[in-house]
Amino acid sequence: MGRPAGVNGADTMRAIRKAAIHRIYRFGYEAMNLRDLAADVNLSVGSLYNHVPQKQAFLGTLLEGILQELLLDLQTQMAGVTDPTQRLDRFVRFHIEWHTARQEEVFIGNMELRSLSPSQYERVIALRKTYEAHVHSILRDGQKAGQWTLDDLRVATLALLSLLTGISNWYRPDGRLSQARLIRLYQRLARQLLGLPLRSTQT
Amino acid sequence: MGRPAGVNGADTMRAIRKAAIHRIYRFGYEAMNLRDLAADVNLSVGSLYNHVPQKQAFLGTLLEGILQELLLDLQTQMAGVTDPTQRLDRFVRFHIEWHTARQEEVFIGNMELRSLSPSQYERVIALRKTYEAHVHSILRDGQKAGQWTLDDLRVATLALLSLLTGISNWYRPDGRLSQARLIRLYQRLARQLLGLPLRSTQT
Amino acid sequence: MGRPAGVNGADTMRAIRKAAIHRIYRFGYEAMNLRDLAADVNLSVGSLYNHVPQKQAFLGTLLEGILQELLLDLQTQMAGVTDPTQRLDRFVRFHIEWHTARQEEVFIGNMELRSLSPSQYERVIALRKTYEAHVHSILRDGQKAGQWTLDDLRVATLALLSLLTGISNWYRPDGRLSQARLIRLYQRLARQLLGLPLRSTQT
Amino acid sequence: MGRPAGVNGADTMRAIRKAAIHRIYRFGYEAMNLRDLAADVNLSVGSLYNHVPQKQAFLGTLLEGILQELLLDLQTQMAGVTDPTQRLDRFVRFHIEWHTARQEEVFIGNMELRSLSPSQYERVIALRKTYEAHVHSILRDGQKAGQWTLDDLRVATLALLSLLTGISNWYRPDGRLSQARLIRLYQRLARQLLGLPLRSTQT
DNA sequence: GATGAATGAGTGTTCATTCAT
DNA sequence: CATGAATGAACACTCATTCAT
Repeated sequence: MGRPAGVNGADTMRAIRKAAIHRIYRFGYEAMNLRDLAADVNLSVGSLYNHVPQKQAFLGTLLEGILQELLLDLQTQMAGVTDPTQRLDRFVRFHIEWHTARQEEVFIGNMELRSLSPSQYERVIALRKTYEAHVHSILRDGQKAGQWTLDDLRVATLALLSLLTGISNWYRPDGRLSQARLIRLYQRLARQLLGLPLRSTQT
Repeated sequence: MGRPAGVNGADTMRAIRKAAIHRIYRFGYEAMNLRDLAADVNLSVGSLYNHVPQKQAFLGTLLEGILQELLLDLQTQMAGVTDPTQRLDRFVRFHIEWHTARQEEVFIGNMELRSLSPSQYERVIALRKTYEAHVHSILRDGQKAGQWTLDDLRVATLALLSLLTGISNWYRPDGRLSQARLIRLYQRLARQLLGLPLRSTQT
Repeated sequence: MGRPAGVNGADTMRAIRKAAIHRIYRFGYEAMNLRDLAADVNLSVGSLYNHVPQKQAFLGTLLEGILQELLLDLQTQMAGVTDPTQRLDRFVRFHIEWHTARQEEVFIGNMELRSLSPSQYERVIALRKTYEAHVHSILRDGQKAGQWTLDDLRVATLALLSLLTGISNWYRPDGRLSQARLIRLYQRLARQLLGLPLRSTQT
Repeated sequence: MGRPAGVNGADTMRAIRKAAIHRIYRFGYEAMNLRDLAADVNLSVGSLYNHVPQKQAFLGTLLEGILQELLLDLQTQMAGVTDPTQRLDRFVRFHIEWHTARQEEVFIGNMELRSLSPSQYERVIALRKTYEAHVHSILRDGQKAGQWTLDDLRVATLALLSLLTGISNWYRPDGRLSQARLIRLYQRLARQLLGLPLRSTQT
């Protein structure tokens, strides 16, 4: 019954997170039961509790972790770009890359907010607001720079995000469209949404 | 303890549907339990089963009913308009009106698909596809008529729907924006998304 | 699966209380599990929860109920007696009768206090204090009336109660001593404890 | 991670016993879990098992150890006294001293008998009987010597023990009564219980 | 129709215990 | 000796569902 040879806590934890994300993606948090999750990583339920002390808390750390990674990657990817239009293009690329590469994480990050406890919810929402604020700043700067004219900055921000995030509802990695083409199509759609004259500056 | 005075089967059913939609909206289908639902309409669990024979089947008829109503209203509202740009404007108005007036229904119609049984899922998805097809036809007709030029018709369809449906994620009836202004803003955003020169034709 | 013929909620509840008292008496509250308790009354665990919504709360109501009954019976039995020595005799009789007839209830009422939640504990302790106060008043009145002389009234109260309650630790209904003889022996011991000259006044 | 500096097996064992007694006193044996016990002595559960091979066996040795110490101390304290009344006084003093100084041990020694396995139970009960037999011999010898007259020797033995042991249910070291006064009060109560004319012979 | 009482399969969680490191 | 990770049996409690009344 003791610890099997060659077993390492951090690896197990990673496997659990991955399996959990997959299960929540497919069935939802409520419908994921810890017995099945344990089986996914070849553990008994009891052992799972060495790593996941509470189902509810686990969801919180899962979503928080996803959003923190998203924000970290965002900063890395957006570093060094200053021109608003270029920032827009770069952001569209980043967002689509992340949302297609990490489709499951993104999906549950949007869907399972209502399963969070109030305090978890607040923390996660704060991170989402930070992401939103980044988009908002791009649109505001472009507006100031006269690169586009928007009736309502806040609505435009939410509209752009809805436009892009919607991809995760239908995108299939093995589908008709290559990721590269998808990005180009949406860069154009995003520019048009803001009323920008075309003539693309590849980023 | 027979039927209380002044109670009517159809009324009870309506109350149950309404309460169920609200509970599913707030907590999700899995997290809704029939004891609480029964309590919402002042019924015991046993009595609820006179109206709702199965939780799972109930979800199916609920979502199907919502989508059928949506499609019915769509046909009514779109009747008589032929010019693609006008159809676009009209559709945006219709979609937003429905999605703000029936926010809870729309939300669960998008969120709870994964809780459906396979056969229920198929039926509901077929209805959604019909809705999508309607949008697709508008974009296709406008493209043919030379009113806009789209790189990828299917992507544009999904993009437009994401753009509009996203509203239900943040719209609050008592919020800053009137429904009328929201519609005008999104009519403009939709036109721009398709690359249409502005100059609005109110519908 | 539905309700069997001839089943009545109040009867079931009584049976559960009785079975629970017996199990707690033999094994303690912590060691009583609800599956076994359900089996004792020919119920499934699920059904038990129609009557016992929470194990912890159940213990509280159980102990509270026992003490309330004890106090009620005390008042009935002590009514009409005024002379302190006679009250002492009557109390000894009452206490022993109750503690031998309801041995299990009394035992758990003394043993399981630490398993109570803080608020339950307070309520039960208050009832015990009321019982104690009754004994205290007997000793005080006898002291005032010059029927006995005690160094420390409070210690004498606790001592008398310990003396009598200890019986429940060894008394067996089928043992060597009849209840009547037990009462007579303890009435004498109680009188001597208080330093009373003998010569019994039967009550 | 070998043995930390300055740590000694016997010390650890003592710490574990002390922590266990405290936990059992407060919550009961069933409610004490080994993780918490380990934490009390800054050990992991795994390490605890180097000292405590089995929870059940541990309880047995714990209680047996307590009673053996009690009996040992009893013999030491009672040595050399022969007059029954003096033995009574000495015993009362000893019992109270032990039961107030070692309140937690005494309490669990009385309460947790039912958590013992049958064979453990037998061993512990045998030790208790030895203690009881000592008291019995005092009362019997005093009876023979004509120092008191008891209706029922066995009942008197149990009554005296209940009287004295009850102290552990309410005694608080920081309470109103000094230990010395407590002893004097109970020496008098014990004498009266046996029907002894007063006139104390301090021991 | 409405109700209270029943059921059984499940759910999250705990815990004594084991053992490779 | 100490530890972290494993196990499996148990536990309190939930819930969709059924049915005599």
